[in-house]
Amino acid sequence: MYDAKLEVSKLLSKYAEGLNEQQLYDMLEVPPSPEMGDLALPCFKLSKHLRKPPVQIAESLAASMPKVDFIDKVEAVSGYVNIFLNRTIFVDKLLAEVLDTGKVFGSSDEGRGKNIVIDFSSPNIAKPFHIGHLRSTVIGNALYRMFKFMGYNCIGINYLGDWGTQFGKLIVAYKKWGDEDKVRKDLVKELVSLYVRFHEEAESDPSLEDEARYWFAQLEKGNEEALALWRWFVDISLEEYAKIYDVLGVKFDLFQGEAFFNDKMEPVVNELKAKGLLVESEGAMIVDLEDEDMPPCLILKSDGSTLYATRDITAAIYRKNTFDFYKCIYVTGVSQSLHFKQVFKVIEKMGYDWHKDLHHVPFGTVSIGGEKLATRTGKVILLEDLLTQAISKTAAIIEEKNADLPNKEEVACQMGVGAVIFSDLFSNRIKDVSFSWDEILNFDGETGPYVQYTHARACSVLRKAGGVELKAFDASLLKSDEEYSLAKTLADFPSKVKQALDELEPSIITRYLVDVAHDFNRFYHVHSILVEDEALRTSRLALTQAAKTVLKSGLELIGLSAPERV
RNA sequence: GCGCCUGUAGCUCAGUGGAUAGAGCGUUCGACUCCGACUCGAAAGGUCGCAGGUUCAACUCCUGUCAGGCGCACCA
Repeated sequence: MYDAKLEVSKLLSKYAEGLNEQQLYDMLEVPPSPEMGDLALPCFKLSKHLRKPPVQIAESLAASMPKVDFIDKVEAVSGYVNIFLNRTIFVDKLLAEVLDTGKVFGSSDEGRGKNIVIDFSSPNIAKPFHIGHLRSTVIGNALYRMFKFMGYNCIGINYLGDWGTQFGKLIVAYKKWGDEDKVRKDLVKELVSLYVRFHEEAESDPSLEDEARYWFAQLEKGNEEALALWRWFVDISLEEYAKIYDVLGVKFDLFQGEAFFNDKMEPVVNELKAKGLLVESEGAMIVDLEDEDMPPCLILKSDGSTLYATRDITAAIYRKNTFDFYKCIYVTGVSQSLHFKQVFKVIEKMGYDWHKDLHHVPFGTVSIGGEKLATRTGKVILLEDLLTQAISKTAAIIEEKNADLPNKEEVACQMGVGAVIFSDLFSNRIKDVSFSWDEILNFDGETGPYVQYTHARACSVLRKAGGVELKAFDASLLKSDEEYSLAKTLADFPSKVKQALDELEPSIITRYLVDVAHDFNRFYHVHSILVEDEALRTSRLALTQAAKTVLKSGLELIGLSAPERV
């Protein structure tokens, strides 16, 4: 891959006293405005060492630089050495590479032979899939695709919330008020209304709580009636979630919920005990983390039953043994930050050096009008409703603008869903989100449909051009600001993917796509692509093809479709 | 009370210690005989929460402080 910055730092290292290539590479930066060049070296740090004022250093450095083909101009401006690259060479190298590598442009094989476990989505069984679950799902999915792009072998695990006292409540409610046909018909909706009813009735009749505890205990003991009902609830829920995952284009390699670990926790508890980590406190068994400035990690309740942390520690060990992961990533809300810090610390204390490969990827909280989402009070927006609305709005726009589109429904779905995913991946994941119908259904500006539309527009031009041998392009014809700036942005793709992965932050790709779309649209607006002059046409088409390639790869990395016509 | 996170334009947000702090929405003005106008250009809009400190240089690092969010023992 052509890295202009690397070439420049190689060259500079011959003239900058006491600085090696790597140091110069790290010091080189992109000036705030293109009039100041493509790369700049601030000379302030050299001042002390060289005992000369920065302005003088910059000037003598600029003067000593020899004439080379890939640099057009070197200027010294108030302490900076500004470097202007040769546009033709830059564009030539970039286009040649993108045309040559195509959809693998920006990818690598750095992950070959390494397993990445990504624990994401993980909805609670018998509860509706609402917009609160969306974030884990789309962030996890984007990370999955990004790691895969870099050659890693990914294992996406849906760690379903399929165990816990709520099943005792649900069994009681179903036995008292449930109706099999109704459940078969309305699925999770009916399970939720049973759950809600349980809480309403329990207000006036506390004995219901005891019954629920009894039935959960039965479930844990393996009572067949309880187990059968539990399995049925799980199956119903999974069936419904499957539809949503299908619409979102999300796949898992494994559905392995909490229940899976029920019979695997005891050995881990024993191990904790054997390693002298387990101590009794207020009747419960804990791992004390006071020396780590953390509250204790609860392992067993005073009645001897297990807890969230017990299960997560068990699951981590199981995953390490099963997949020998290079990294294991948990995509959950920020409210679980302390929990994961404790769990990771306990694993470290158990003597497992792979604790450093465990990563919590937190994201901010979703609220509606300042209130938190809660299934119990009905304060939720179902993802299904959101997607339906987004799709029908897109369908209406297509009907208005492009009624002759052949596969309208499919495209409406791709763009409607795309809008929702894109908006969720647009800001840094740690930011809290206040849900608003207006905002999420507004497709103007920096949105998924904008990027998808731009991609389709590029496709349209290429289609119209017919089969052209793009590799015959002449980069010297692409020297305008708009063309060069688009090429520079496209060249950033590999480093953006890398950065997004380093920071486990999909929004870096999302924002980058907006930059690409914007640069392409400006280029498109200022320059005609399908011009008479064949050489010019071929060259601009090659640039269009490169933009299309990057847009498509980028969209797919964050889990969006890139339809050719919209 | 303690801990973590967040505070940047009216709103939603970008911003690897470096040059004049940037987008989108909204507002105002402008560009369609033209490859798809879900487009493009321009204007207006800022004490980067506040106060200290480090530095040649701070939105960025450190300390303090204020505001909001989240968490802090038997839920997950």
